[in-house]
Amino acid sequence: MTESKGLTINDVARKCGLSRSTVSRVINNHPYVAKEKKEAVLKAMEELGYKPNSVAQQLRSNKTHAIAVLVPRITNPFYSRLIEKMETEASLLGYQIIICQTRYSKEREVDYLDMLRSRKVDGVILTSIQNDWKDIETYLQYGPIVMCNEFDDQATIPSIRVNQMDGSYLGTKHLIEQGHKKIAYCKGGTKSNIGKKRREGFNKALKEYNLSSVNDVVLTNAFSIEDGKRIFHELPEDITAVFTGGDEVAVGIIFEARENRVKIPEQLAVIGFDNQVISELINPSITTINQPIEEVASKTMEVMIQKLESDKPSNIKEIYEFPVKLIVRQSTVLE
Amino acid sequence: MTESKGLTINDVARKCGLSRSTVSRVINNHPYVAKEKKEAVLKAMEELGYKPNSVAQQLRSNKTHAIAVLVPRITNPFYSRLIEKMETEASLLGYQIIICQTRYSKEREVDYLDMLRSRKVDGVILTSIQNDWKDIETYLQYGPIVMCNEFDDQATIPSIRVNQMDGSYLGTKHLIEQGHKKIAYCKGGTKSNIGKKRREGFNKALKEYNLSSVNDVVLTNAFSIEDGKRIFHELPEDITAVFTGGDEVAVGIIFEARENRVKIPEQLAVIGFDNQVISELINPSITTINQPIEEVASKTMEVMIQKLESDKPSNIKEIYEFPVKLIVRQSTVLE
DNA sequence: ACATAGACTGTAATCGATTTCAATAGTTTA
DNA sequence: TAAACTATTGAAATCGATTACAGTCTATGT
Repeated sequence: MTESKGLTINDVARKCGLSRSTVSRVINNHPYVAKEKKEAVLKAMEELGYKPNSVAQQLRSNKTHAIAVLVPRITNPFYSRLIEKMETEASLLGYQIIICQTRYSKEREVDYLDMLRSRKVDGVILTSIQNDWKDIETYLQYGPIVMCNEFDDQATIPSIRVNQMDGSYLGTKHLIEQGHKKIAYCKGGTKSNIGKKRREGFNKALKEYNLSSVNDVVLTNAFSIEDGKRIFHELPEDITAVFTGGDEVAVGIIFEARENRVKIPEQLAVIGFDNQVISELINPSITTINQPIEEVASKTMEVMIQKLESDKPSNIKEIYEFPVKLIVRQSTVLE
Repeated sequence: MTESKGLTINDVARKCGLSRSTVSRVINNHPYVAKEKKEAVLKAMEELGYKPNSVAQQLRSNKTHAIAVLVPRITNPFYSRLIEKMETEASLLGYQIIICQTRYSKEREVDYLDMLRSRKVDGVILTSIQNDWKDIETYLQYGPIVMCNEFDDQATIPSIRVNQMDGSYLGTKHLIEQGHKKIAYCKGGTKSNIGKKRREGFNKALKEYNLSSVNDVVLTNAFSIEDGKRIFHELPEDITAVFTGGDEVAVGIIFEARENRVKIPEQLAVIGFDNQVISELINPSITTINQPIEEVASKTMEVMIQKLESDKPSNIKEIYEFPVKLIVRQSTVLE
């Protein structure tokens, strides 16, 4: 077997009797290389099976062509869809993405941001925030940071997201139009801005129908299917509908309702968020809010790479907001 | 704002009036650095906010501490669970993982393997194979390759996987014990070795009960929920059970059965594979085969990093096979 | 008192590329 | 015919670290 460990540009230069500058010029397609020499170099590279050491190239160019993507957990379908599309786009444009799971930890978020400081990556995409903006801001001097999905009003960086307020507004309005007057509201628990906007939309719909005063049932820590199961049991008797804030929670509630012979939507209407695959498959299928995840992911990557390739300042606030759509299914409407 | 772009070890050396070797020694915790100088260096680093450029370190050490993980698609829950655990383990041991989606393309697989040649990563983990082993083998000279889940009998590298044959054997046996005699078999379509082993297990069970002759219904291209919906309509009349090879396919079949008022399991028993979250939530819940995904992922990362840190040869065949478990649910048993 | 080991520290080479600069040869223009 | 280009090449500096080597100084042993 050929022992081709650690072939360098010097080996190529030696093989074809030229200097390494010339070899480098051929690699980088520079003008002013005689045709015959160029061919000699290409032949030598071919024969040796040489490929440039990209770490050395990274050092010279001060570019890694790697982007860190921070997500809470990749098994959450919302985030894995974001990442799938981001990776596809990045790969097309010659970039790699490095997966970073914060698992909701401030420390891990900072550790991953430090990759910007140590130049392991050229940029960072945040899909959630654990630390205060002022702490994250200090990393801006090392490279661009772009926010996707999550955002912060004070942040002076690009933010690509959907209109969360509209989502919860449309969902809540739909519930009210189905005749519901007492609607429980589920929220996460982190000090997320998404949550804030969603709450605004919820309140806006209630206000429009003069229902604000009678609605004050808020369930917290609503993230997972398990949380949904728990929440089902925490619902007061007089509640007829639940805004869950996530399809997982909705699934949990529906599952537990089935176990307890509570009819959905007759006895309890449930609305999800995200339009995840499962929302269409479960019985009853779940009314939910669709977010154009792939578009958001594409745009995010586009903005990031544009920032990387034009050396413009990275602390400019740009907002790209995508529209959401209400998807009506069985969990909120009688047949 | 502090303009701390591009601080190098030289800046630190200058700041504390020492040579960069001494600074480097402090960074790397070498012995033989006078206590006072060490403190001076630490103070200078602290004050400047210096962090070593890891690309330079990578060049010197010829190690990137990055591992490429090739998966078909990250949105497939099986792969996202693998990746979640791998990333967690890698991160704990100081490694980053780079996500590579082959989307079942030979070319993309080769492109990603080339990251080993250009030293962008220290090692590659394959969770599926698109190319022939002899083509992949040539990359072994550039760094370790470890196979996880998928495998190849000729491959002389570590392989971490579950006992696929046992999985289909247990599942099929279970169906037979429920009284089924004509069982349809779904398979992917790629020349996967997993598929081969599964088929062996299926046949083994049939043979044990002398049912081999009456069973020859094979449905191909069974991967997704959509495939499951299609396959439901392709099933011959006399079939009473389906071995789907994947929970997605099972979900599709169940969904379509519901639409067509076919009772499961009374008129058709369905068995999945993977024990995905959805298999427990759908109605009827799906009997399936559980694979210890997290254990497989952990072991894979452990083996990879061990290979990276001990400079032992990478072309040694080691097999770690984990057991599977039958999970009986509603889709195969009458109440 | 002198050899020797131990504790430090700095100089310079090195990792593998890219790029500036200078040198040379061959053309073209004034 | 000299000046001014253009095309081509290589030597050497550079990116930002680590480390082999050599040198200095101090302490210990005989």
